Amino acid sequence: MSKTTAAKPQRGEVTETAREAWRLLAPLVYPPPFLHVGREHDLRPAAFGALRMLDQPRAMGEIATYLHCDNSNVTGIVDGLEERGLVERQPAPHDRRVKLIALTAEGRRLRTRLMKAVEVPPEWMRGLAAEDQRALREILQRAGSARD
Amino acid sequence: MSKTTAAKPQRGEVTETAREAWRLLAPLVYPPPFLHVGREHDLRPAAFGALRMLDQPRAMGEIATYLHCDNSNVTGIVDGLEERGLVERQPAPHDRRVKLIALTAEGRRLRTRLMKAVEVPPEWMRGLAAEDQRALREILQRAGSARD
DNA sequence: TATTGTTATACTCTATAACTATA
DNA sequence: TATAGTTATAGAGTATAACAATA
Repeated sequence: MSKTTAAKPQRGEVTETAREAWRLLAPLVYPPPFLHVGREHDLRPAAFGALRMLDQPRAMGEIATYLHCDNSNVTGIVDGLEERGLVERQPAPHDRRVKLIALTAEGRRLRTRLMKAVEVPPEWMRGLAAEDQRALREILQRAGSARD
Repeated sequence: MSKTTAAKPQRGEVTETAREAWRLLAPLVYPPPFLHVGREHDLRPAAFGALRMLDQPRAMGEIATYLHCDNSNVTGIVDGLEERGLVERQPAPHDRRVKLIALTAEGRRLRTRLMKAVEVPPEWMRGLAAEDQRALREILQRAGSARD
């Protein structure tokens, strides 16, 4: 179990090919292109993230967990969204301590637009030949399913 | 030049294949894995970015431009790095208003470690079959060179 | 007694404006 | 007169602690 040297390639080993692929990929995906989508609509990353997870009404605490921040922050973030008429606080039927945050009609419209914008593949990917796009999709499918 | 409809596929068009590839790729690269590399060494994103561009001595203003922040911020960021003994301020020979920020020996050691850590491809890529890694590398080469 | 969300508060990060020393 | 870096200061983001309502 504790061999000092590894002569043969191993599962998950850092190959030179993977290293080079990563070196090529990083500048294509960083910084994240979706950041400016939020900025265009005056949504800070936290507010954008909150909107993103509001496909259905969520408790404040759920939002805090999703954003990896404290509950007390969510109060301010939701305040901002509420002032803009994008969300509203609703009482939770099963527990009167909990407040559910739900999109308004306007919030739903904006969220739909944002999600559409985020799903548009970046220029470098759109410019690939059709066969490269297909190959890339299949490789990423294998990468994603191997991770589960 | 201004046709109302586009019957044929165009350069840069959003194909369904590209859309799906992007949908698969995003969760693999976001959030950026290198964020925790900085955190492990108590380097906020800004300080990490500064260290990253200090492959050679740089003027404060150059660092500000690279970080997309104000000059006045760089003072504080460099202060922090200097207190930790990672960089030092040097006079610029050609212009006495300018201060050059240079890595110390310790700063050079840390930077080397950080850059090495950042270059390690993520698990999902290391786990790909060798032929997938090669195909991915070649596709990304074409994507990158087409963008130039 | 524990938990949800709020408030009060402090700390950090960043931006603007005034200042200095150079140019 | 303009520029590089600094300082002073204010605003936003996030964390902790104490609190009210509810479980």
